[in-house]
Amino acid sequence: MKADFRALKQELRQRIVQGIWPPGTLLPNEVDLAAEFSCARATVNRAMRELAEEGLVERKRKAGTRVRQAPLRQARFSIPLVRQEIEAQGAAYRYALVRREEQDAPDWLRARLGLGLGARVLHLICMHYADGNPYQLEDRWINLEALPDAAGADFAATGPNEWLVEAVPFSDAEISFSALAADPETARYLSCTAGDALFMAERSTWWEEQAITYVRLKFQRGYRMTTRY
Amino acid sequence: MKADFRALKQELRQRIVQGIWPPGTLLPNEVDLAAEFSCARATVNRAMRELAEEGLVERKRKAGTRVRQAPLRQARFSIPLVRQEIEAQGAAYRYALVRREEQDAPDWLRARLGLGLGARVLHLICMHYADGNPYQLEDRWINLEALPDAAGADFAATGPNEWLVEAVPFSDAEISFSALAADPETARYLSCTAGDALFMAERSTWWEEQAITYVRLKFQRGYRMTTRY
DNA sequence: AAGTGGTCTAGACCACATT
DNA sequence: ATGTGGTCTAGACCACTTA
Repeated sequence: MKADFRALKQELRQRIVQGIWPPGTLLPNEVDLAAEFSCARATVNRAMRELAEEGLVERKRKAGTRVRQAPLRQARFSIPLVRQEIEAQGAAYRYALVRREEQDAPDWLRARLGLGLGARVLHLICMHYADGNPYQLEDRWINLEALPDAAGADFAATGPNEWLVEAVPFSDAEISFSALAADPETARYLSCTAGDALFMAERSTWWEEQAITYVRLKFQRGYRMTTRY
Repeated sequence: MKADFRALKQELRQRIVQGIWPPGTLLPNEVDLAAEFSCARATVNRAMRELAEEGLVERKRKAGTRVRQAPLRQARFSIPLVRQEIEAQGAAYRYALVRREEQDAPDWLRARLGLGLGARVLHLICMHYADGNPYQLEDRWINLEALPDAAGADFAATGPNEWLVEAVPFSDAEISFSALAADPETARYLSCTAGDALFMAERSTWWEEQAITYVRLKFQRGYRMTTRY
């Protein structure tokens, strides 16, 4: 029974999923599986390694490979740029800059991003529309110490998101999702009622240990973030 | 310069992140990189493959490997069992069954899960507490055709989640997150005010193409789901 | 002390997409 | 037709963990 690593992985997955190897089972070692499937150990290793990455099995040297008791449930979300998200739905994208202000970083922001006293930031409020309907309210703070160029950038035509991707393409981020009630101003922008439940994403971004930006994205009522796993 | 695949990956990542290889750049091919780093091509392949999985580069046969224009933003969330999530915070976990009813599946549920006319389901409402405080309201529907055993199970002591993990350990799922306003009954259970903005997760689960369960998880006010990427 | 997975090597063949 | 990544092989050595 010759097998490439995909077929092998699929076969092992079947044995686990269908209960032939129930949770807790110790799987045969790599050498034995290589013999059973007439392939090299490296091939078995690749298949098993990927199953481990997916959370289906747990591997330990000397202890061997076991089927996980509680399957590790993990989901992957892709986080597109708003423009792409909207255009992917076949809707027309429109952007508007609502407010733009250079100021001292408020205390909560300095704490969150680890900025020093008297740090200057650029505060932007922007709207993103899909087919003319409010889609997302973007409340963004950019660390001017890390990105002095931002002070000279005009965000009237292009959103800060796309500007930032150009300026700092690769970075580390912490993201979180929550629900919040719309305050009156947000409600006006998103054409909803004050107190409406909105989905919010927050993201803090760093590059080389230096804080770049913090943003709150408040979505239209009824927004859902979906994935499969 | 000898290198294991981790060191190699880190070095390549640095060149990308620091702008030595800006977005769009065509990277050297695997053979050349293997020569530069004095290692086997398989080692280069592993490093590059992982960078591709992370969305940093894009690989095509014959075309070579390029730095992605827009970094693929994707985040991974682990989806723990409520009990584990609560106990991981150092809080005491308590579970309570609120309601339990066997009934015909309502139309919206049949549509969502693809059930036939007259399908029977078990409807459960449960509460999960952390240190005595309401943490999560679980509104669950189980397809009795797929899991007849559920009818005989007593969910008074153990939550359906843990029972299901035993009965159907590995499955496919679709999950989505959204915000909703608390209805009066939900508000009573979660000790909040009707209309409060709550974070909700919904999950539909299948096993071998057959619908198993649909669940709505409404979280305490202020709940945040966080990750890094 | 011994068994397991983790990784590397050198070579090979193949599939694919571009030229 | 050609160059690139994708994968497999057979062998080797090592690192970690448990018995």
